[in-house]
Amino acid sequence: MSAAHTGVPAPVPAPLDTRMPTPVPVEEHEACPVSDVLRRIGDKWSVLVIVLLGQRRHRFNELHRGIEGISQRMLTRTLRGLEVDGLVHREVFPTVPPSVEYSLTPLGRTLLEPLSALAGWAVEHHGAIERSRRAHAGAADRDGG
Amino acid sequence: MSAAHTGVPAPVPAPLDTRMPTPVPVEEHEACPVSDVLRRIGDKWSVLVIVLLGQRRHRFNELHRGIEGISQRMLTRTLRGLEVDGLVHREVFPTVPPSVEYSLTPLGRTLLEPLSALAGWAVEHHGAIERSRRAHAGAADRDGG
DNA sequence: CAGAATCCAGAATGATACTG
DNA sequence: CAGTATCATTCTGGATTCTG
Repeated sequence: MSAAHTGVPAPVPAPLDTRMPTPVPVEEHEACPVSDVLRRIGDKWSVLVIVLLGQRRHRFNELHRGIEGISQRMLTRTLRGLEVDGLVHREVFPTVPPSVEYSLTPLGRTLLEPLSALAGWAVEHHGAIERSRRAHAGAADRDGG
Repeated sequence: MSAAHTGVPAPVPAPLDTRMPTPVPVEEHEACPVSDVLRRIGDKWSVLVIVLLGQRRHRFNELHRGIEGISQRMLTRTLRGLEVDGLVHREVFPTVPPSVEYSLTPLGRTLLEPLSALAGWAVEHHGAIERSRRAHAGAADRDGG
C-alpha cells in the first residue's frame, strides 16, 4: 500500500523535485479513511452540529433554533448520520411531550481537537481564499468578456 | 457574532452542564469559514489531489493515472476549484505537445499540517467508526425486519 | 497532452404536510 | 416535541465525444 492516502504522514515541505521517484499508485482511495471522514463532516451541517454539541448537549429543537436555515429534515438526517458513525449520542426521555437530548460521544469529542486545528487554519486563511476567488472571478471576466 | 462558528476555539471537554448559559445563535453560518473549507475539501477528490501535490508537483496525466477512478472531467474540475481558492498553482509550458504542471501554493502547503491532524484522527478512529456503522446497520435490520 | 462541451444518473438539500 | 413522508429542486460526479 502506498503511504499517500493512509495518513498524510507529515506536513511535507514540498521539495519540488523535478525527478519522479515513485509511480504514486493510490489504489484503495475508496477506502481511504481521510476522504471518508471528510465526506462525512464535509456536508452542509455536520460541523455546525458537532461544534454546538461540543459546547454542551442540546435538545432537538434547540439545535433547530440554534442553526438558522436548517430544515427539520436535514437536522434529523445530519444527527442520524453522526449517530450511525458513533460521534453523537441520542437519548430519549419518554416524557409527555417527548424529549430527546443529543450529545457528543467520547469518540465525537476526540474529533474536536483536529477539527479545531482545521478551523484555525480556515479562520486564518479564509481571507486569502476569498481574495483568490475574487481575483480568479475577475480574471474570468476579463477572459470571457 | 457568536463564537460558535468562528473558530472552534478549543477542544472543549464537554462539561455536560445541564444549565443553559447562552442561547447559541449561529446566525452567519453560511459565511462560516470552517464549513466553507470543509465543503471545498470534502468533495470526492480534493484531498487526494492535495496529498499527491504535497509530495511533489505533477503533470495532469500523472494525476490522472495516479488517482485511480477519477475522470478527466472531475480531475479538471477539482484542480480548477483548488486553483481558484489559491491552494494549487497551474503552470503551462507552451511546448508541443503542451505540458501543464500542478503544484501546491504556499497557502496550499500550510493546509497540509491541519489536514494531517485530521488525517491522523481518521486513521486512528476509522475502525471505531466502521464498527459503529455496522452496529447501527444491524440494529436497523433487527428493527425493520 | 490537456483539456472543453454535452448529456445523463444519482445524491444532497429543501419545502411542505402529516403524526405519535 | 420530535420526528416521518412526499415531492421538487439543486448539486455532484461520470461517460462520451471533440479540439488545439
